[in-house]
Amino acid sequence: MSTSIHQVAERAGVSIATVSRAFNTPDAVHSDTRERIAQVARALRYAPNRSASTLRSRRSRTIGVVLPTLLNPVFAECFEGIAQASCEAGYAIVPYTTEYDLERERRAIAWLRERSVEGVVLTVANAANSPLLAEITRAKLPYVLLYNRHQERPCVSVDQTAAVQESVTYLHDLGHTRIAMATGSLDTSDRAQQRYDGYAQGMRALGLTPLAAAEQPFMHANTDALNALLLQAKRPTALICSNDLLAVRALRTARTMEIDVPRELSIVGFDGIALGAELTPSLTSISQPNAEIGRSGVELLLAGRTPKPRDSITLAHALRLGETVAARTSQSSA
Amino acid sequence: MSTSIHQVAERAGVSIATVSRAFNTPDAVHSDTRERIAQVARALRYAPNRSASTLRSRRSRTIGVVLPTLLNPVFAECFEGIAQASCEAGYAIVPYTTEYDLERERRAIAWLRERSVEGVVLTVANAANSPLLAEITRAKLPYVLLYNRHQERPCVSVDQTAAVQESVTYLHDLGHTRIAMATGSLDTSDRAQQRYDGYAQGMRALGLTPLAAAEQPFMHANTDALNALLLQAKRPTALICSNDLLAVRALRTARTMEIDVPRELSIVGFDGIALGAELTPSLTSISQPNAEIGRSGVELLLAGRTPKPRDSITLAHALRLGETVAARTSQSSA
DNA sequence: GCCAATAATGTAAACGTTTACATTGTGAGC
DNA sequence: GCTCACAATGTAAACGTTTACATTATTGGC
Repeated sequence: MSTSIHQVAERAGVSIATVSRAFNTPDAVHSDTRERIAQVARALRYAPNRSASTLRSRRSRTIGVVLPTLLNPVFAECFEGIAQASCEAGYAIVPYTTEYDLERERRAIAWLRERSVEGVVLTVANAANSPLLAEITRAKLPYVLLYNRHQERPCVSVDQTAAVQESVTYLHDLGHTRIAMATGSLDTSDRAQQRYDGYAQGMRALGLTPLAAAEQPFMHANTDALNALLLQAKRPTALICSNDLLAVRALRTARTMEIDVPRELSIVGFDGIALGAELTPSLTSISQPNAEIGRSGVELLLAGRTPKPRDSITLAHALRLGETVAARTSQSSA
Repeated sequence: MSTSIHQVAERAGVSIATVSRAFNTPDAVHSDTRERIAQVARALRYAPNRSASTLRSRRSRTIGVVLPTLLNPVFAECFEGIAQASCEAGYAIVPYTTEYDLERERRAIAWLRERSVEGVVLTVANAANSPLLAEITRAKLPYVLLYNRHQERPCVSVDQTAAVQESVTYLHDLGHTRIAMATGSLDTSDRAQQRYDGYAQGMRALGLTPLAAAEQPFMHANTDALNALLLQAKRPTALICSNDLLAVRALRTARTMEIDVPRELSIVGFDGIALGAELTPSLTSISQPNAEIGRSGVELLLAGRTPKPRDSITLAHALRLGETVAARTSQSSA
């Protein structure tokens, strides 16, 4: 049986209250006593029982983490940041992945409440109509949104709209004018929507007409829309993808259609997953500081008072240059 | 304040014991009563307090999950399997990543003990000398190793040695004789070692002399050893990599050296990460059922009695054919 | 119609902490 | 030397469950 505070107290010749204080409010106990307790605790390999502590103090020192999936490296990278930050703060994590499934998202709240998390960092498909977010708000549980960007919510994200807009300008500077965008499902994902907005604004700012997004409904989607886009006579010479996984798929689609990247088609991804830089050709991508997003989210959540919309943090994005983008050449024009 | 069992009991006109039973041993309470309690509980949005339950029953319904990193998709895929299986069993997870750092591995045990996990599923660098594994054994904590393969430990894995051996044969059948292997750090990782053994055995079985492994010490390693290997006059025509991330890097190295894959060099990875199939060229890889490994590990752990070495499970691997392997041609010979 | 077995519920004592409050000892200020 | 403040510690009551044990119907066998 594992050792309890009583045995430490006895061996150290003090009451259990003093042992408890030695751990939680060290200044409240005499340094000699503290030292003695520390020694006994070490000798007995005493680890305070978290459940008892939580039960009595009503502080679980646990936060919920709800992400769509860990299979997308963006979220894996983010998760590592979250885990590291919360570990440093002595907080444990209750992870939950929704797999973009509304039913699972709905079930998350019970899972989290039951484990009495003190707060939640989460990414939802759409902040405007997320059942989970509604429940969290209703339960008055402190939370921070990651990646989602919403005026009336505390968020940690990059300015996705501006980021995509910049990349449009970048491509335009390289001579591209027929620039298209591939996204996930627009009405499911607010992020995809905001990224597309950046594209549209960027195009208009340059006096160009934005094209409709080539939407690919699901994660392992067919690439019909993209195929159609690239089959046109006057096909685009540059393609911005709303995430890196889509960009990888676009790379493959182009190869299948015998379109050379980047000579005939430039591709820009979004997310800046580490693996992108290792690919051949290496992916040009609007990179987000994923681990930092997770870390900041946790820090904001644990900062003290409940995070408010005005506490939202916008982190810096950067265009990570790779080998999938080239200046427009004569070949680019079909 | 969240609602407690007392309020449910009062509203349902029963004692708290009955409410408790209604949740934990439904058969022990009358169906009418059970129904009434269920209704009240729903109305009051009652969720039993896990800490109190754990404290009293000494069952935390929580398992520890220790993996090297989630940045390698192998482990992310595995983690999803773990999460799903434990969620279904009503178990929460305490995740911990070691980042291949011994100090972090050492700290894991305290982290887990403090949260009173009932068991652990884990992957260690080397099962033969892992401080964490030693501590877990010492604490008599039930555990299951994932990916690690060890006679005297309960493990869930594929037969890596056989898998690599088969891939050697496969390449040989395609005409390759100069087959090399790239690995991570051999004396750090027992998995890399076992995979290399499979290579060596495979070569000898074919009457060929195994080459020394091109070792790449760390995750973001330099590719010096690989470069040297490929710079030789009679360079290999096929390369087996001990994991997919290495294979991706090898792909890049080859491109840098203007060696065409697969015409001049065939590449086989190990792990079967989902992304590999999306790459261009798509990665030929010895694929493991990663989610299944995680899932089986959890199921074994929660099966009842403490898992024993003889409970170890070997899952099926498969050579996932991709575009990085071709039959040996005249060009293959330098 | 009585007894024993069984089903359904209640009572109350844990589980291992934290923490308000009480107690003691010590030195400073007068 | 008497108070007062303060530091250090102790006492004991929670926190919200589970569960051994006790109690009270209910049923069936005789």
